[in-house]
Amino acid sequence: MLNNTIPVLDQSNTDACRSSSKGSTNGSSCAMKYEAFKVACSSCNLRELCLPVGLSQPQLSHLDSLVATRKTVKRGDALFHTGDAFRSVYAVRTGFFKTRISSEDGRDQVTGFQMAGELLGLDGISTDRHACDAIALEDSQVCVIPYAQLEDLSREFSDLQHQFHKIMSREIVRDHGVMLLLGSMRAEERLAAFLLNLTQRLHARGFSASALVLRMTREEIGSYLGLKLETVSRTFSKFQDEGLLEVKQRDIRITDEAGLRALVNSVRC
Amino acid sequence: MLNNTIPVLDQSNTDACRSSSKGSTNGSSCAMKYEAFKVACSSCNLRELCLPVGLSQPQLSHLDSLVATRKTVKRGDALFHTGDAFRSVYAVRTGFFKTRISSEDGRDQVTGFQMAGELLGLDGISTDRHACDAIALEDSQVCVIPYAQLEDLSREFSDLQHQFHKIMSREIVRDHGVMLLLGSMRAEERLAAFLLNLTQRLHARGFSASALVLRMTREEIGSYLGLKLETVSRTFSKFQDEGLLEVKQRDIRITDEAGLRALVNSVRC
DNA sequence: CGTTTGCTTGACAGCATTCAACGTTGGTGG
DNA sequence: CCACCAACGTTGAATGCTGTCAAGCAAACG
Repeated sequence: MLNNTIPVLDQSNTDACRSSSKGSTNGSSCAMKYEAFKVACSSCNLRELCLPVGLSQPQLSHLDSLVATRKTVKRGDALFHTGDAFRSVYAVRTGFFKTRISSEDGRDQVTGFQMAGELLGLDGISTDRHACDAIALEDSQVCVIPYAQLEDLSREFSDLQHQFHKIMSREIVRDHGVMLLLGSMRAEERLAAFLLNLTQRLHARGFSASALVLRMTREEIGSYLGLKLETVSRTFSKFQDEGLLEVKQRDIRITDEAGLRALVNSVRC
Repeated sequence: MLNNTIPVLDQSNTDACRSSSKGSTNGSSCAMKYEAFKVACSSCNLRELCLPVGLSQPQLSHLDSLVATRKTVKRGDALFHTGDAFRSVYAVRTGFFKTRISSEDGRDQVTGFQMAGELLGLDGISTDRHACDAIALEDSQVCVIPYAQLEDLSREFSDLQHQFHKIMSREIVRDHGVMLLLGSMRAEERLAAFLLNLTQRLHARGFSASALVLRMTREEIGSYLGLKLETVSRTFSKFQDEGLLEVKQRDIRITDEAGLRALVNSVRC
């Protein structure tokens, strides 16, 4: 339900540039390295997870000329804010983001967490202004995809057009899965589903399927899952007591994946 | 947050064919009538709410040839089911639908209610199979828009392409609003937001802004809002006691819209 | 006219929230 | 290098909102 069905990554050396789990390195050194390689979609090791999925080599080179600029966003900074003019969508290249919306009375809702290869900013198409804030949860870099040019190019290449539509549709399906989670699951089920979804996406990017470092706070997890931070913390502790996880602050090791999975798929006890 | 910002309908005789609130007429007589008028997008009185928004007359005639077939769906029947092959998107012409997803363990979540001019089936693009069930809540008729042809045509006309993207983006923004509702609002706030959203959309279609007939059961409202049907019922009663609404089963009259609006925008009491 | 489906209401229970205190970690500056 | 501070995380106790279970009523349908 929460699962993004993302094609498996071409594993050619994806570990080359990856921020350490200690968070001590900042993103810029990584960015420099990529720039040195003159990175383009056609040679990006994320291309099997990102917009270029399924494009031919000539199509890729057109896309390369479109995705000419990159942007570095420091941890805690916004890639865009609600109300900003919408000009581009963004592909996460390195790092990690959250998107959130705010109601007039100040309540926030985290609407998603985005990692490498995932697109940000699709909400902006509907009104020409962004409808959420996108905040970097660690030093990050994104590819800037000017939207007008993306529309132009996808009128030329039906493969690109179709892939873009698939990505938007996938976001809709994902959102519906989150609605199911928020509308009908209990705290334990929500957190279990969340962890399984995260590890599945990380695994598709070449990371371990059983160990992960959370890039977000308990409060951010809680906002996404419709829970208070105390409930998130308590549920982590409960999972640890039950032998499902090992929790050390933001370092999580899944010790009983089947147990987690059973939680998600079980009706009320 | 829940509000779809939909342009106001051109009011030329939109009341001509409208199923009675008693539900005693079936949709087919209505359908016949429309067929007699040889309905096309270019002459449809929903065109300012639907896919054709902003298209020129020549573009509209192209769209007319694409949207050649219509389909009648009886109350309770499905327009499509989860897993069905995806070939078309559908525009609601008359009637009312719900979409729902089911988890493996049998839990359902209503993900939306669709009325005239709104599109159904966008979820299917991502995997070439529909990802939800679309169920008619009253006898309904939809325009069938073959998706492959829609892609073809929107490569020719950037206006159509852009409008289609806007519609998908608007669905994403709407979903995020529902997440906010499910994640952070209490029962009263959820129901108030739901009613305001419904009346706003109905009003854009020429109906009263203060009276409405619910096409869905308390259970379906509850599923959409992440509440049990008893809670929905109790909250309706509470609103009535407080003088916000007059509730007679599915007939609702809003007697204090400002009061409802205040509920949605107020932080916790 | 009887049956089914949907709606309302009451009593009670349970899960998540709230409020509060304390512990941990990482960064900063003396 | 260490002390301090701020942000984050954990845990306990009590409250309350919503769910659960149950009964009765109303409306719709054949």
